[in-house]
Amino acid sequence: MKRAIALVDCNNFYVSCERVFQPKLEGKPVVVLSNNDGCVVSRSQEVKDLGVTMAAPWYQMKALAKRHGIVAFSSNYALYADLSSRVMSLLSQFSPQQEVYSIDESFLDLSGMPGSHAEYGQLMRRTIRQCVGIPVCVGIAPSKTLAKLANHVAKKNPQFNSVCDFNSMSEDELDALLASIEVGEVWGVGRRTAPKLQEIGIHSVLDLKRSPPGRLRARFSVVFERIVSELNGVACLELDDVPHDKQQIICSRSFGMLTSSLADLEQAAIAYTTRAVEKLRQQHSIASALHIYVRTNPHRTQDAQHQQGILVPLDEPDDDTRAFCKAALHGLRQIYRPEHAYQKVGVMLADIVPASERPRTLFDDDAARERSKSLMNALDHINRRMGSGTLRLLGEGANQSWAMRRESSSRRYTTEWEDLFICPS
DNA sequence: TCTGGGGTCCTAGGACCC
DNA sequence: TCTGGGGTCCTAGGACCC
Repeated sequence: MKRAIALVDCNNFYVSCERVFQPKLEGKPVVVLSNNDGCVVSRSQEVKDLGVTMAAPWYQMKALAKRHGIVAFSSNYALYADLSSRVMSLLSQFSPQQEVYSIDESFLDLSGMPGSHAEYGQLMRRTIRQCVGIPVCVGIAPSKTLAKLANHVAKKNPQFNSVCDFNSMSEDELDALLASIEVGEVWGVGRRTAPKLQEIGIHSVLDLKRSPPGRLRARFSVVFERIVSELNGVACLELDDVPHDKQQIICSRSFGMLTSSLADLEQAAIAYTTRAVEKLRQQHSIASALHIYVRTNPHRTQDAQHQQGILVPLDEPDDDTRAFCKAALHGLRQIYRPEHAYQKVGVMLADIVPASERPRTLFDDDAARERSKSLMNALDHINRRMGSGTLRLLGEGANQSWAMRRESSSRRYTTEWEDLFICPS
């Protein structure tokens, strides 16, 4: 029996989320910007057609935007995350095996399902469009890497009507199609490797499919052996239907303005550490080290640059925000140089293990451990109930002058009562 | 003036051990 | 002339993804 893996991918996801609540933007050029309104991270088809690339700096395209009436939104992750979970939950009803791969993509195992898989894909499309309002494309193939390509084909070629099933094609038909796609479109072949492949005569996906895996492995890495197998229809990547615990948890952000103030950096460090440790507790893990780093703006070449990080080990693996904040401040004071204007501070939790594997030591203070646990539980409970950041450490600061800019955010239509969408009648 | 954030995997090289 | 060899662990950095 041939495996059938479907990849369902939302079209221009963030832009599509905004359009759900502002349908008048259908057919208009729309972008969604990254934090600080820095880069373009989601583009409508109209904007792609204008030649705007992914991650283009927004300030550089203000003139183009004005000329074509491009509508720009700041990122509204509360909205995107909520619509994503609705899409994923609907999709879960179409297969017993689902891997939620990212905020806007999901793999589904359709192996052994009777009937036309392409028609089944159309049903998924209609359902999601009708229930959530988001347009999606579906690619179906015997491996994940091919399913990704099938999805690409479905998006680019209107004659497929947004669903492309490689399994329903003959070998020759498929190879002809693969010969027409550039090798850089393959999942795992990035902008660095694509030119190197072209140097050795591999231009199309078909070229890559027919390459001797051993040669690629020697030149690049084992990853390529796997990619070639996957292109030949041999599934090497299993469907991961249980989400793994994160092995590292990062929280970092650029400031709304450059700052040389240690007080600002300390506030940000505490705020980001607090967020990271919340995520750590959410997955019921503990960590025993914190890496903190600072960075000046690398684009300002006229400024003296400083980029440094430091790993601060904890006395013992922990999940108490206070222990990590102490470590973060300790690390920050060692790497901070007052003569620089910093753009960013970030923290990363490392050496993460499940809380159930906490080692027992001779010096365990069980009472203190219990107090810490109760405090963190109360903190998380209140913040979940009353909104993130309701209760926080004083060190985060009340007036966060370094906080990021978000000048044109839409409302949190689906997750906040005061932002609820009321249909104009 | 203004250039994102959060993750994973792989490799190379050094330290260390026997 | 000629300076062991193999294994493991850790870290930094690159590449990639969304």
